[in-house]
Amino acid sequence: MTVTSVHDPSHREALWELEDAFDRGDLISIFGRCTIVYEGRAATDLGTGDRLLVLKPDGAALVHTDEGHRPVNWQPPGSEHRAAVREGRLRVRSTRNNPDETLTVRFSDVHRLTAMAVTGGRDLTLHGSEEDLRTRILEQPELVEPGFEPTATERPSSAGPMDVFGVDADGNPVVVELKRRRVGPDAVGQLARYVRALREELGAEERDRTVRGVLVAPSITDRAAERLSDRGFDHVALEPTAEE
Amino acid sequence: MTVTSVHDPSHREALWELEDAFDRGDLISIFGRCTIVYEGRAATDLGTGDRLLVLKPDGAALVHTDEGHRPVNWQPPGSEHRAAVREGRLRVRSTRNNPDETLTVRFSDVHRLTAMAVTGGRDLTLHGSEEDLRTRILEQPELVEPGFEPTATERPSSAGPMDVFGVDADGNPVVVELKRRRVGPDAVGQLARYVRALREELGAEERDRTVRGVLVAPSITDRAAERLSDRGFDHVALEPTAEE
DNA sequence: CTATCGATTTCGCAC
DNA sequence: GTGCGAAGTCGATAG
Repeated sequence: MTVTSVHDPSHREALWELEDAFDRGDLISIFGRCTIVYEGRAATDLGTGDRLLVLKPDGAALVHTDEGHRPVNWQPPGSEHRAAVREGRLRVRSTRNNPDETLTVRFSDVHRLTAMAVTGGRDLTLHGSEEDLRTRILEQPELVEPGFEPTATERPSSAGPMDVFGVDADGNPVVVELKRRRVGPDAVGQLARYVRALREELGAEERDRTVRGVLVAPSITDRAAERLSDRGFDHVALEPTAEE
Repeated sequence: MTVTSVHDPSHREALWELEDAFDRGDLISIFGRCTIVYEGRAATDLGTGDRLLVLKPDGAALVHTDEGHRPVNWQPPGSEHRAAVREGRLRVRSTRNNPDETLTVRFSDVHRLTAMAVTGGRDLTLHGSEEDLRTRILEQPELVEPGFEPTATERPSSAGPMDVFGVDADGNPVVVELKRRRVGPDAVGQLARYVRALREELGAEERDRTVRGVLVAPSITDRAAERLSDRGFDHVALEPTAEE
């Protein structure tokens, strides 16, 4: 069978199972009572409690409590898991370099250890991303405004690549910044950087007011709208995918 | 015992165990072969594969493969889990409103279902955050520069609250933006917004060049340094916690 | 509720 | 490796 599981093992039994599972490259879950110490980019301490520890063969480690989407402690992929029994207790330690980080889980009780061989089945297809929004605009440029013609995507500039670049009906250059969801002031700043870079690039013959900025997003906060208006930019309300 | 676990249950047995675990408010882990459909802010499809499904009593749902720190699919806390057997197969569905989102996991095989009652033990203490950096500066303002005197934290402005506000040795107002790690151009934009808001606020008598901007961060990218210098702002290299 | 911003953000891609 | 920006970001706090 591809799944092994032990109930209330001794700390030594748990260690053996764990090392076997490491060797097999299994996905591992451990229910147990433990304390946790993390030291790296930041540092945390977590006292005794019942938790779920997940160990992945790619080096990822996750500690979950009964609450929350995100693990209370973790270690990213690329870390190295090691297990040992110290003072009669199972200790699992996951370390990585650059930055140097260590996650240490000390068990007082191991309730259930389960391991399963898992490969493949990771090919997720996602719809509704910013890239979908870009595709939609390239296929129907008039959604931005009548007469708009995209000429490039990811056009380079000194401020970084612009999402979409093109010309309007009057031949003015247009910088388009895309956001898949409602935006705040930061997105306006981003657009402004690109517009400014392009204005400097185009130089004297095509002066400031010819380069336009357009923010394409489903909606926009008041403060962002204000900053957008200050800069003389436009907002076009558009979602990544058409409503059905 | 606080942990229940079943091995290779029938789909109906799995359903019973799952419903019992829901009733008890357990933290649940299911190893099994399944397909996954998500529909909400975006939409995803994931074909058949072996995965770990974690269901929490607060409504969070996580689907993990053998790779990565983040779940391949998930549902945030506050969702509602429901289980059923459809066409002889266990189906777990987690839904929430605002936004409307649904995660559906259809099992072809349930290898191992484990559930544990978990409460408490969630009081994490963390060190090395931006707040620690602020505390450090308030205790030793000379780390920013000789003669600097902080007068407020989270000082409100039309652009939002400033991390630290104060005056320099010459009596000039200083806006300080804190970052716990290396920063890019976005942080300069954030600082610039605060400085601009303060300049407008102070009005005519204390004109532009009197309001200073200081970015406190361990380090800074070249592009960010350039933008900082364009604006006439300063960078102070400082970490959230003192080196030991 | 919405808006804003931090985060051990993670993740992916380009240079 | 670093830099940059997206993400179904999440999460916490203030209004």
